[in-house]
Amino acid sequence: MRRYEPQEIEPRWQRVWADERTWEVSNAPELDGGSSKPATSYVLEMLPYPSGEPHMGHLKCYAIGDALAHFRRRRGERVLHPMGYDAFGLPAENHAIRTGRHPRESTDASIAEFRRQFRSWGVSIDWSRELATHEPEYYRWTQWLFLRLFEQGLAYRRDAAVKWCPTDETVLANEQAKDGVCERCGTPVVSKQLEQWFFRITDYADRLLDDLDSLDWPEHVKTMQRNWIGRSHGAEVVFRCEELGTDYPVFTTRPDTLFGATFFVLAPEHPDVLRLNDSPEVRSYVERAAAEPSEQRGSELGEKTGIALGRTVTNPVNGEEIPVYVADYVLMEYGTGAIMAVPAHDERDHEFAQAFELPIREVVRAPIEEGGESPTLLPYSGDGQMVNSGRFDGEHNRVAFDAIVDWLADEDRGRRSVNFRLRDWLLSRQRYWGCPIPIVHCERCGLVPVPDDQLPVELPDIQDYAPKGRSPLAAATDWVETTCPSCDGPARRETDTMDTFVDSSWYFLRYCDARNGEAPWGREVLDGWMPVDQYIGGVEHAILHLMYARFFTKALADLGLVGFEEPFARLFTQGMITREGAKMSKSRGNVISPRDYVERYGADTTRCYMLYIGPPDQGADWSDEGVGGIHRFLARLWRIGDEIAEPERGAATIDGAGNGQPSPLLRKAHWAIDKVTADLRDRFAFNTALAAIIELVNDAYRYKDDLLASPEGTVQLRFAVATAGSLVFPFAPHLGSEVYELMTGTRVWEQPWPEADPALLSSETFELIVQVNGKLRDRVAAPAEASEAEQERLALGSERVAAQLNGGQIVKTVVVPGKLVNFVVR
RNA sequence: GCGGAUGUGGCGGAAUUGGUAGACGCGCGGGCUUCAGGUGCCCGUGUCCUUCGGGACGUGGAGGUUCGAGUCCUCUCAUCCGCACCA
Repeated sequence: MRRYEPQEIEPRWQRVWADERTWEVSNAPELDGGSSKPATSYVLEMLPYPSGEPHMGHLKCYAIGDALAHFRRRRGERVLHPMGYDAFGLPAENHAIRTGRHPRESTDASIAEFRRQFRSWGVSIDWSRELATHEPEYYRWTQWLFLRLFEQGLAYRRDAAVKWCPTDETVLANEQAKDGVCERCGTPVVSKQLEQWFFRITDYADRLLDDLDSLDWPEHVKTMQRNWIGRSHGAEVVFRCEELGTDYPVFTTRPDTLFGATFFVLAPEHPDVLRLNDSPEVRSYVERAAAEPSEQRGSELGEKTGIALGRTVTNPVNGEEIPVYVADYVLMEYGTGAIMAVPAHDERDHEFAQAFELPIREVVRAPIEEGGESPTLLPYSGDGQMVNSGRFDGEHNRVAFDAIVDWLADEDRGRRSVNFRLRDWLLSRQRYWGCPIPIVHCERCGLVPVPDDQLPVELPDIQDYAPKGRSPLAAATDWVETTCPSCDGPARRETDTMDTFVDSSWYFLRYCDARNGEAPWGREVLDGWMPVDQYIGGVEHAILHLMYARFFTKALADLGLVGFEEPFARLFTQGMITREGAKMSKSRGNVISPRDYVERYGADTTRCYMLYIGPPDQGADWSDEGVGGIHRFLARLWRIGDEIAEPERGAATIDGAGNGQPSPLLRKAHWAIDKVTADLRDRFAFNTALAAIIELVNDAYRYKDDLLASPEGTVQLRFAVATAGSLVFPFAPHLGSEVYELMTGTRVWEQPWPEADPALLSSETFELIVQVNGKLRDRVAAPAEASEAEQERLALGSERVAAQLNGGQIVKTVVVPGKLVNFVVR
């Protein structure tokens, strides 16, 4: 008996696909024979960050994407399925510093390995569109796009308190400093005052939030983005300090509680703190708070600290003078850096009031629950009736909300206002391995953009790219010193580089027109492919990458460069692959490499197992025993194909209807077509699709000997095996091609996706379920066309039902046509 | 604390619309094939009881709706993920 040898089969098919450039698609589809334009489909997996070699997460992502790409192609769509590399970034540079090897070298080596492995996995990629973000042909356009945003004022420079990682010696985006530590290296971040480049993403906060409703994305990802943008509706209210003659606006979501404001708090970073009081105590408090980034502040929640400034401000609703404090629970980044404190209706203000023995005045009374008159437990943040609020007493607080804001607006002491949690995107990095910012600093002209025809500003080769607190590029004197494009005087280049998230915010656009040397893309080409029909990647990008790419797309739409507002119509987030119940990591020593499995079992087995392990949006634990099971299945399919192959390839007819009576196997084949099609079309149910194909192959073995006894049976058996090959092709493209060719002599990817014959999906009889009081008691054969009365009669004839009756009486009969009969017996 | 998700055999999971719980795979048990070595074929496998006909129980837990609930409702427990002084 011959053996299934993926090591021989897989490279053979890969060569065919490479030689014939099978998966390339053109941007200008030829209308074949005047037929209507075929539907297009853009299937995209998030581009990999090339570091070392691909891991299991990559394999999972591309196994999912490739299955969908193949399925859509064979259903007649023109599918764009490209690949590229997110090549700039900190890890490559840190690795380079450790090993002394230039980041370009290690990155290029890694890209070569990724490319080699993707080919060895048999992924159907259009390699003619391959790109890498560190190539000048790519980042030339990253710089070009930066300049368009700069012209619009969407890229700007400002002095800001920024998060700084002392280990990586660079500033970080808000989003890259989670829980007060650097996302990359885990070092606690510190606060620094520096001039930095920002993108004005906050201008797009409303649209980024509102347009989420139009997206077919997982609900939890949309929720995360909504929370991150954090839109709150409320009012800005002005409190005046008469002694200094200064107005202090605050943002509040609860203007209805204004009468309950009994003190006022400034953030330590608020510029007026020392103006109000510059005693040594206040100075030291402010300095201590400034050294700590906001994330680490008050880590023991509830322990409120602060200092009274010995000043008062006037509450605009009742003229009350209330004391002013400085306290670190108020953040400078949010709102105005100052708050009105309402201890009766805000938990944090309540804690502060208790610690400093400040008055607590209830102004919203909780409705009395039926059954008791419990006093309102403070702090209370719900709705209720206004009390202690002058002429608003007795009103519902929601009504008073509007009335108070309108009144303040008339008095010019306030207005309706909306606040966001989202901050502008800090994009500059004091690092070497990134896209240079195409700006020149001129003493006379200020910030001068590098003219488009001088792009790209190439990243120079330097010897020492280790971070030193300023960009390593600053040491490349020849490169830094230049002339001003505006006045021709001496000038210096910007030495910061861009955050890599800028590179990946538009790569999906470049794929559409990847070889365009005149522009980042042609707009009509883009509109033919975009938006991405199906985007696939990990949840770890739910906020950062996906938010930035959406911002870029909207900004480019406003510039008229693209004709759509959202880049990714449909998103799928894959779950993580674990090993022995834990995330794979070098320190745990539980890392397994796709390469080992591909070499040992073949790419088809590894890919199929990845999809068979469970629902792809959930995490799953890798098991070597499970891989063996899938390998056995593929080997069985190959072996039966090998055994029954027509010696003269192509001579076999595989007419699905077959000749003579349809065998149970023929029916099973059509059932499998129907099942796999639905699982792939309507949901990402690869595991159950594969289970259906396994059932088909198992049945092929079961009926093989019977069917081989007659020529008609042999044809039906070949059809079933060819169908298994055809259906398995999106998951195991090499084996699918091999088996299909053994059966038919043709290439499976050139064949349309099979269609189930409805006549073979139904049969003349079915198994009627017979229940007594909802419990299964018997199954009887019933004609498919049986009427309800007939079903009931058949069920009554069951001996087991009679035994169950046992003197009881049937009080009710429920008949579900084509399914079951249930007798209610008492 | 707030928000989201998930709980089904020894294990991964299936059950798509309220209608046969456990598809398919792993593991385990048995048989066959002179079969030596990661890889063949077939059968069995939720738990307990059984006079071997079958019966009782069973989807984290407790209630409820229904002829019928893994699926719907209420409460509750556990695990995982995200956010977290956002005024």
